[in-house]
Amino acid sequence: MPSAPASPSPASPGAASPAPGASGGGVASAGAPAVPVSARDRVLDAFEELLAEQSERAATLDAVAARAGVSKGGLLYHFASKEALAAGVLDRFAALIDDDLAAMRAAPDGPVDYFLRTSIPTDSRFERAIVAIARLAQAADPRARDALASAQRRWLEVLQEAVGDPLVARTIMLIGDGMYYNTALLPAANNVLRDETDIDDLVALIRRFAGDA
Amino acid sequence: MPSAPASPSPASPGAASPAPGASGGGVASAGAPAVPVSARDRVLDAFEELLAEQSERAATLDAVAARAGVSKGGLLYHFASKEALAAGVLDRFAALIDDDLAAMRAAPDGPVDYFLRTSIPTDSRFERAIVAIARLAQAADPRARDALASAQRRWLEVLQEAVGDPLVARTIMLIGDGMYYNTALLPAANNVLRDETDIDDLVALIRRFAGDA
DNA sequence: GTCTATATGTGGATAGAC
DNA sequence: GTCTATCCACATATAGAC
Repeated sequence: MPSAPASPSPASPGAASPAPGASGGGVASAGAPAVPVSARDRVLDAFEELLAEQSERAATLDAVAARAGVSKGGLLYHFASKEALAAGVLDRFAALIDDDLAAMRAAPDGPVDYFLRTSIPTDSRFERAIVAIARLAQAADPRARDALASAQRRWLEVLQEAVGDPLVARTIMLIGDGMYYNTALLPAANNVLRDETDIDDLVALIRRFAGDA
Repeated sequence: MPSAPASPSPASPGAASPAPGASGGGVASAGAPAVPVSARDRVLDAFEELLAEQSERAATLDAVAARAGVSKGGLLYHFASKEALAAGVLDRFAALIDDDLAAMRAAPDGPVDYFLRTSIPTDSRFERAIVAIARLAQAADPRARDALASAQRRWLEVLQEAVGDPLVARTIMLIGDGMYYNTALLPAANNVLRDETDIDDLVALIRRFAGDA
């Protein structure tokens, strides 16, 4: 099984036991049988999931190891410390945000439309990473804060190019921030915007608003 | 701000020693000599400050006690557990949010103006409480999440009354949420909106926008 | 590369003196 | 009401076998 691209790190795809006690197990989220990801990636996924779905405190080495289907020692072979684990998710995020900005620039309905629609709560890998990093940022990790600040700056840049007026761009940015805040902090049912209709309406509203700014 | 009403809890304003080793010490933040607050309130202040200025992890019983100028044992006399400590800040918040909603309704320039202007980063007692509670919410405290959700619901109600259009109201809500998200997560210098001019412009923009909605 | 101990530190909470 | 001393749980990290 060719473990595919992008993933740096180890080799030996040989044995790889199925991982017993773990809940979520190893493979991706849904879809096809998919290629079994490396233990290293499973660990990062587990860490991200625990951060995003539970809390920073819940993401202990024990819990991460269990969810990834490895032992604590096994985990620490790949990531020598919790810091290293955080660095791992930040590294993956760096790639994701690059992709997102490219997609935003290339979006058929324009960056504003793209930005707003992808700010609505989903269960995408990207959103999970952002929420996870927001948790690290709340836990006073300066690298996580910088990563969020940098991402925000870059989104803002693209928005600014798209709408012209800097104030309108910043306002749209704040709306997106607000949506993430809702996702990250509130009980799921309480988001200010929920369904597709809401977001359609919002996009229409902003478009009108940005147009005559 | 006259400390005055709303505060339930103990009596005995009598002795209250000056608290030695503590850093920030006991009295309020600035202004007049002020009445020496009870140890109980100093503890809550310390807890809130550590949550808001640092992180949930930093707000240990040891750290809270030190900042409040009491021993750990002394702290635990007033709040038997960390849960109780959290409940304490949530209780105080309940009073603050009531006041804020009343002020919002009575604001001379209207609720929208009030809401947006008070969502900008300041160092008010109210904001500190919100950020502290946001930290607790991120740490998966369900009561904190509910408190935020409830506050949001009530703000939204007032906004809705003021602007008519529910979608516009929700959009304004999201902008306010975005500002808090910025305050709570990002390095201070990175807020999307910073100075008075920014907020003046934003208010003008939203007003135009809400007007012809 | 992965596992099972084990060492070490620290946070929350109790007991009981003053 | 406040303090000191102590207990216990648990999280990070190390050591070394397989």
